Formats: sequence, structure tokens, C-alpha cells
Amino acid sequence: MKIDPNSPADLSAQIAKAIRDAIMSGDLLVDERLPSEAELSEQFDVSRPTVREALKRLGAQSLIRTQRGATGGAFVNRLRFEDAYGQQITTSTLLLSMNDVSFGTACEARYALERSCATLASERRTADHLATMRAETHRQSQPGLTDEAFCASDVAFHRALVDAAGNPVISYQLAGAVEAMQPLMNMITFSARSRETIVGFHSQITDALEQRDGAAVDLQLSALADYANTLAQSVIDARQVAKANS
Amino acid sequence: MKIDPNSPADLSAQIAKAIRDAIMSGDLLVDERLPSEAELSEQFDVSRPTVREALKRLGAQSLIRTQRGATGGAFVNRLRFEDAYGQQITTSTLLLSMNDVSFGTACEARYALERSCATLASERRTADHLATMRAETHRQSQPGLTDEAFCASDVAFHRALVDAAGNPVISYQLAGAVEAMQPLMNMITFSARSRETIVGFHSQITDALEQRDGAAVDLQLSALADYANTLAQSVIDARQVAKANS
DNA sequence: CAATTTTCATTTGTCAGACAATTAAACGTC
DNA sequence: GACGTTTAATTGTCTGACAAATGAAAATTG
Repeated sequence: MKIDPNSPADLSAQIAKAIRDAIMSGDLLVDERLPSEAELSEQFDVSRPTVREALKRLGAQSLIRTQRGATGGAFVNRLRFEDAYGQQITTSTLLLSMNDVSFGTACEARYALERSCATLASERRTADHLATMRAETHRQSQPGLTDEAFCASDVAFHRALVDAAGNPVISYQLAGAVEAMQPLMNMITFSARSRETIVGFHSQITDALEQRDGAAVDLQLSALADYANTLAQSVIDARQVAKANS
Repeated sequence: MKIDPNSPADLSAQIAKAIRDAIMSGDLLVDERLPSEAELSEQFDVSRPTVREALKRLGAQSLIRTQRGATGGAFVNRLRFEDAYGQQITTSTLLLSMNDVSFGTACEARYALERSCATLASERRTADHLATMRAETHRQSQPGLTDEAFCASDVAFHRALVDAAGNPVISYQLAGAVEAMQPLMNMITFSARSRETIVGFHSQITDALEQRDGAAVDLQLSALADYANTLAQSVIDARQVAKANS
């Protein structure tokens, strides 16, 4: 392996890329041990701190894990869906907050994607999924609930719906879409009346899922999306009025 | 800011988390400059290499960028959709290859998610989208095309379809689903006959999109998904027969 | 011989200090 | 004022060292 010391990129970035490529191409297999930091620094002809910076980069992407001790070292990590959820949520949340994505756009994406599992979920939902959804819906109807707790429960409800589709790839992809919306949804569930309506939608969705009526699930999700958009629009309008008055 | 030297986690991981939290909570704004490495090492009471390892972790997630020179330093990065595409594709590809996800599961996820933009795409597609899709479809009908080139064109076709929905959040989410499937799709497009059928589907999808017939797009995508699954099954069966004979 | 304890080599984690490379601002010069 | 020069700040890299963890081998003990 060779590294170009005159490249515009940092040495540690080049080394990280070389190892990442080796992992993605299959040259390095899952759980395979990388050479020790001392060996790597010899192979790439750089110092140990530089190698370490490269390894930290890969560790941040969950591509490797490290272990201290005699038989320790850096190992190619088996990337699990659960590990990837966190990164996906972090990235999605920042994408929404840093790019001035409108509530309408985010909402449209979320429900468009979520509706895609309506059919699968009605075919495969288990009693467990229904129980989780009913439990969360019941929690959401409690009067004393804070906005944050209501939204967390809302996320749990929709996660159960997505998981009911029984496809881990779909669950992973939708984790970002559903969870990253939570901060944005906070602003539209402040009133008891809107909560009541949302709880109503959730009940109907669960009923339709129990009867394995995919079309009805899809219809209710669509109606819920419309309602969320209407609420958001009214919040935005109210803000503009308040701004004009001040 | 304080760091616990007795924590089980590495110091650099703790520092990275502290800064990451500050970014996500809004304490650090986009394009804001972080303290210099020397100042950070004082604040956290660790050495400069440790601070640097933490910064490399954040850089690997595109949360910060660094610049050398007098007015340089580490700056909070505006995370752009284009930047996130790459990470999303890397992660999705590794998830599929490292978790023994069956072709059927991946295919189901991909088409379920892609169908979710059929309606939006037929409402919003422009002449540009149609032109891209027709150009890629035409390329796919050329006889001399390698399997890799055919699949790359296939990805471009579907990317255009997704982009036609005009929602950057959906495009981002589907980038992983569509692009990560490419290596898996390679194995089912080897014969001239299957290519011909796929090109036929692509033509019909483009036609339906031109006529703004969302239901027809959805139908054709569903049929394409079924066909891909059938092909994949026949490939798997053929392999098992070959195995039994050897 | 078996079980337990001790020692030891290996590896990552952290630190200190140094120098090189880069960059923009401050400074002089014309 | 325009244009080079110096300078200070900052990241990138290197060297060398020690601490902490950890499993394996060696020594000890019953």
C-alpha cells in the first residue's frame, strides 16, 4: 500500500479511504483483524498518530472497532441495522435543521415513505405490533402528557407500524424519516384538540391493520398527513400574524 | 466543559460526543468556528492528539470541516444532501453485504419505497426528467453494453424517476435503497432476454409518467419488482442445481 | 498431573514537545 | 494607493515516551 504525501488530502484521510475501500471491496472480511497501529504506520510510511487519526475516522462510521490488550487491535466491524439507525437519525435530523427544509416537504416525504409499507404491514403484522400500537395510542390520550412525551410516543407508534412490514431494510430507511421529524412535529401538537384528532387517526390505523386492510391503512395515513399539514399551516399563519402585530 | 477520565469510553470519543451534542442542540451554529485545538485541549484538559482524534471523528461524519492557516480552524459544517448521499450509499451497501439480506428482502424494500414516489413524480416530472429516462432506456437497449454499464444506467434511470418527485428528502432516503441494490442486481441482467424485458418496463414507466398517470407508474413498478424477483429466484434455483450436480 | 497464580509481551490510549506547511492579516516600501 | 514582505496563528505531522488493558505463557502450588 502506498500513500501520496503530495496529495491535497490529509494523509490520515487517504489512509482511511484505502482501508475503507479494502473493506467495501471485500479484501478485508468481517471480524478480520487489521495490522497493529505500529505495523500500519510502517506499511503506509507515516507516524502512529496519523494512523490513529485514520482509524478514528473509520471508527466513527462503525466500520471498525478497537480492543486493547495482547490480542487486541482493530477489527472490521459487522455493521448492524441497529448501529446504522443512530447515524441515520443524526444525519437526517441535521439535514432537516440545516437546510431550511419546510415542514411541508419533510412531512410529504415522511408519509409518502411510510405509506409504502401499509400493504406489507397489513399482511405481516403480529399481535405484538398491534399491542404496541394500542398501548402507545392509549398513552397519547392521557391528559398530563408533555409535548415531548406525546411526540416520543407518536414516534414509537409509527416505528411499530413500520416494523410490522417485517422488512429490516425498510425499517432502517424509515428510521431517519420518522425520528428526524419529531422535533418538527413538536410544534403542532400543543393543543388538546389536535392531540385528540391524532389519537383518532392512530386508532383507525390500528383497526385497519388488525383487519389486514392495507388500503384503509394507506387512506388513514394519507388523511393524517393532510391533517398534519393543515395544522402546520395554521401554526405558520398564526406566527406571521403575531409578527405583523409586533 | 468537563470530561470524565474514568469513563469506560475513550477520551476522544467523549469529546467528540460533547461537541456533536453541542452542534445538534444548536449551541454551535452552522459555519461557527470551534476553539483551536490548543484551546480545546486546555478546556477539556487533554492533550492535543486526543483533541485531534475527536475532531477527525466529527470530520468523518461531515459535522465539521477544518482549514489551515491564520484564520483557519474547525468549523461547523452545513450538512448538504449531496454530502449525505455518499455516506448513505456506503452504509446501505455494507448493511446489505454484511447481514445476509436476501435479494427478495432488498428488492421488496427498494420497490416498496420507490413506488411511494409514483404519484408525486407523475404530478411534478419535467421534460428534463423524461429526457433523462428515455436516454438511459435507449442506452440500455444497446447490444454491446457490459453488465456493469447496464446496471449503472439502470440506477440512473431510477434516480431520475425518484428525483422527478421533486422532494429532496425523498431523494436522499432513496439514494441508499436504489444505489446499494446495484451490486445485487448485476447478477440478474446477464441475458439479452431479461434486459429486453427490463427495457420494456422502463419504456412503459416513462410513458405513464409523461401522461401523468401515477397509478400506471405504480403498476409498472410493481410488475418490474415481480419480474426482478422471478429472475432472481431462477438464478438461485439454477445455482442450487449446479451445486447438487457437483 | 491439575489448578491457580504470576509474569510478561503485545497492543491500544494518552501525553509532551517539536517542526513543517499554510494562510491571512499587518507592515513597509515605492 | 498598489504591491511585495514579514509575521503570527493554526492545522498537519513526527518522535519518543509511558500508562492501561489483556490474553498467553511460565511458574507455583496442591
